[in-house]
Amino acid sequence: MLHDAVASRRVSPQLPLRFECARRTLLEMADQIITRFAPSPTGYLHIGGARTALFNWLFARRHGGRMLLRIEDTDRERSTDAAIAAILDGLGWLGLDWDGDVVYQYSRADRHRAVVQELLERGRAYYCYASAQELEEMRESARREGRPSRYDGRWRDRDPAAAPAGVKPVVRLKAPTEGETVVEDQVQGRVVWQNKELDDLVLLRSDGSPTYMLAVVVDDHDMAVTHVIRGDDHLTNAARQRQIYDALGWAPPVMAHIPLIHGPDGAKLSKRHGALGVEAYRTLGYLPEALRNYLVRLGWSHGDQEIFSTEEMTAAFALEQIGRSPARFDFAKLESINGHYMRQADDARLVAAIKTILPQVGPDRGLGATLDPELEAKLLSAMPGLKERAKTVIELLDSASYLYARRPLGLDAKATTILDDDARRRLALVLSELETISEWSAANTEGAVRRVADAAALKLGQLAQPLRAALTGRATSPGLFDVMAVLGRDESLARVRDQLPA
RNA sequence: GCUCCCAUCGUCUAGCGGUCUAGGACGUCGCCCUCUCACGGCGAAAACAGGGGUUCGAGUCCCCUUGGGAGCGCCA
Repeated sequence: MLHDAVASRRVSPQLPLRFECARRTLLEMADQIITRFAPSPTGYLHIGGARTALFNWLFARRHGGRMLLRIEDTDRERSTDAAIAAILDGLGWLGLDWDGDVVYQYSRADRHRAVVQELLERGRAYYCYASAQELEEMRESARREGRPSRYDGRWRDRDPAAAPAGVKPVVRLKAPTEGETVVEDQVQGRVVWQNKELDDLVLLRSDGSPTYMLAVVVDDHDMAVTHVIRGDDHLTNAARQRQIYDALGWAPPVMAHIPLIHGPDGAKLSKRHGALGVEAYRTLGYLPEALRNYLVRLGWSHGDQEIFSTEEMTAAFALEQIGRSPARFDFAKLESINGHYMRQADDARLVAAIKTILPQVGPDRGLGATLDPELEAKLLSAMPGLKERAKTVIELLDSASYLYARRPLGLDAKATTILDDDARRRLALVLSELETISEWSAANTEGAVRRVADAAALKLGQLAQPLRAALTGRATSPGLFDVMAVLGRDESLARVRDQLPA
């Protein structure tokens, strides 16, 4: 059953009444801006959808308006509860909230049918009995002759009495055949179609269910949506929807079709490079505020500014500044921005971020799905040094491996190179000095190491690198003395002893 | 094939006829800082797709070409 997972959010199917109320309120509020995000629950919330949601959210907030959420689940075959849950979860993680209850498009089917009935009665729509095979032939011959492939309107003015027996008809819009259909788009500008290029689209399927094209128009109208901001893959739909608005005598909302996001290679985003669900970005170690900041700059700009707090982007966001050309998704820049937000993030917050993705990424690293309290405490105290050099939460976790590594430590290639015989002999010198320390602190270990360096006429680095290798098993780490402080006296000394000359 | 949209450094973009010898950011490459790596600082290489117009003047306006993209379903 669809919707069980989110049944509590479900809206009653008897909507007309409720929407009448909404519209009355709209009149009272005069200039209230209402946007909507309308994903179809056939998969996760992908990155393009996330940006569309973000733009709608920003625009509504910018103008003190509301952003509504509508699940376009009229495709009963492909809509799933899991997808709905993933979309809601993704929006939540990104911090994008919506106003009012979630509207499920399918629940509004009766209203959609009623609207079509009205169109039928007013002669703006008609029954069409053309078979799938006829339609296919039309398309083929049109393409063959270099004409636009479209329905030829053969039932447009035909007497319904001529209907073949036993065939359930669809209902088509009686679209204008002359003149032009114009969409004044806030991003794309004025876009014009010759009506002869557009055919009579299907409003109601032969099983009586409403099509997307019809449902969108009716719902946007009933929900009193003032601004439709969506991907420009809908630009041609906008023309057909405009025709429906016209037939209904309704004023269309303001349209803004934003360019799509492409993969790094310029092709359409695929699962291989970026069309991941937003929850995948969470497991990849990105922070939601970083993803938002990255996304908002894809297509939209505000002078030379790159970093925007939520307040800043809300205050500055404007449709006029949205570009018309598609952008490519660039992980390098996302990482850079993520690094920026990581450095700024609260230490405890980052530990929490690690904990949330641990079930997915912990096992691969020899960690469980949860953090034991001792390690959590170490992570927290090492965090200032750790977050300074990590670009993702994953890097954070990996760079902290010395905190959860077991003795004797395995050395990576560079650490092995560092710990040659000379280095190990120097380690012995340092060890004896470190052992004399009574109060184990970063300041005191640093003092000890520097004393040894002075006495032996060595550069600090000649002692620090072997120590680092011994303590962390790697050639890079946070500040050495911070590492020792977090590790504690016993563990630190033991790790050094492990690497002494045989 | 048809319709529509797009075109400034590798990438995201600023530029809304003269202030452009085209600015910023990411990435790349140097140098500095330095116990490593990051961070930070300084510097470098790097773009107006091509061709026609319009104009005193074009990255900015128009047209064409080329190259991308989207749509063309009883999917959304």
